[in-house]
Amino acid sequence: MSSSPSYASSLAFLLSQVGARSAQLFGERLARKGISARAFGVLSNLDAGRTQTQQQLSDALGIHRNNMVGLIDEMEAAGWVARHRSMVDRRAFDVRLTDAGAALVKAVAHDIPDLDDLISRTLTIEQRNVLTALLLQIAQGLELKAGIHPHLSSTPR
Amino acid sequence: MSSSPSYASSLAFLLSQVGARSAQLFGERLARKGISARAFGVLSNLDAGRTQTQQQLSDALGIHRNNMVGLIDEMEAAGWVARHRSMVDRRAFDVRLTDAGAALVKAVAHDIPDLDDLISRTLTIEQRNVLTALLLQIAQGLELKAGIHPHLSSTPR
DNA sequence: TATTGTTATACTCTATAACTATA
DNA sequence: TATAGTTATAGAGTATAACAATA
Repeated sequence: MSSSPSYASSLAFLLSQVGARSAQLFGERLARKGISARAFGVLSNLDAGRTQTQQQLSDALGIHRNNMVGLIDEMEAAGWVARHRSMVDRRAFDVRLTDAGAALVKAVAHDIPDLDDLISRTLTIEQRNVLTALLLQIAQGLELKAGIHPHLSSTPR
Repeated sequence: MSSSPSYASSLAFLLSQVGARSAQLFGERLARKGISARAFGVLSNLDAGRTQTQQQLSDALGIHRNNMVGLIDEMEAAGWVARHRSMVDRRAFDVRLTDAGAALVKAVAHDIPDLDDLISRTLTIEQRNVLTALLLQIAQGLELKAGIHPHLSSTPR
């Protein structure tokens, strides 16, 4: 006979546990479309805002610029983004979303409601709305930036 | 001017984002006590139940037995567990919690309410209780085992 | 001098396979 | 033949340091 650990019903652990599973499910959907979480982070960041240089992307997502090089290499090879020399700073590359990249972001976004349904299938609509509001409130309290995932960071701090 | 990505307020992303930050904060507290998340998983699993062999621990936590060897090595060196030859199967090692190991589990558990306060400092007591109940409901719906963290698994499935 | 992008090297973590001793 | 534990090797991912071009 064994009992559950005492921390099993703590907020810290529950959020971490449920969040990890959600991230796994999210990652599986992304993998089915042939894209990694990091690459999708770059893609959606470009989609949401203006064109950015590699350094700006690094700062925004918390990915080290050394690692950004290979990531953009792969994304450019996949045809999702294109590098263009910056007009204002000739050291920098502007990373621009291609039509294929924008289409991929749209395709992923289209799949998310289905994933949310899977995750919250034991909840009522009202409960889902309450949960979403509470999570947004916590995210704000923890000073998390909208749409920026902590695990994208190279440095684990 | 840039807007948030469309997925930023989805349950899948919010849970993943807030969960990742919670896991980071949890991990930092563990690190301050000199223990990794994996080692703590083993420790608390032993604390909650009966003595187990390395293979049983591997099955319970989803950590590959090859990796369990080094993990138990470190934990034994730290004085948290001890290996004893199983009486019923001389191939296997019973991994037993030492007094120091049990004390460490207790010390970590003692710190968790403070961490929960930090995470939910923008919530009322009622909101905290609602959130905890909703998360437990989701964890059940996703068939997560109490106290078992998905990220302990070696194989990312 | 400092910064952007890049490359090279080392280090860590994990996956796979094989070995031994028991069953 | 199968299983528990162990070890070795290779691969992926990351950190650190350095470099060339430009500011």
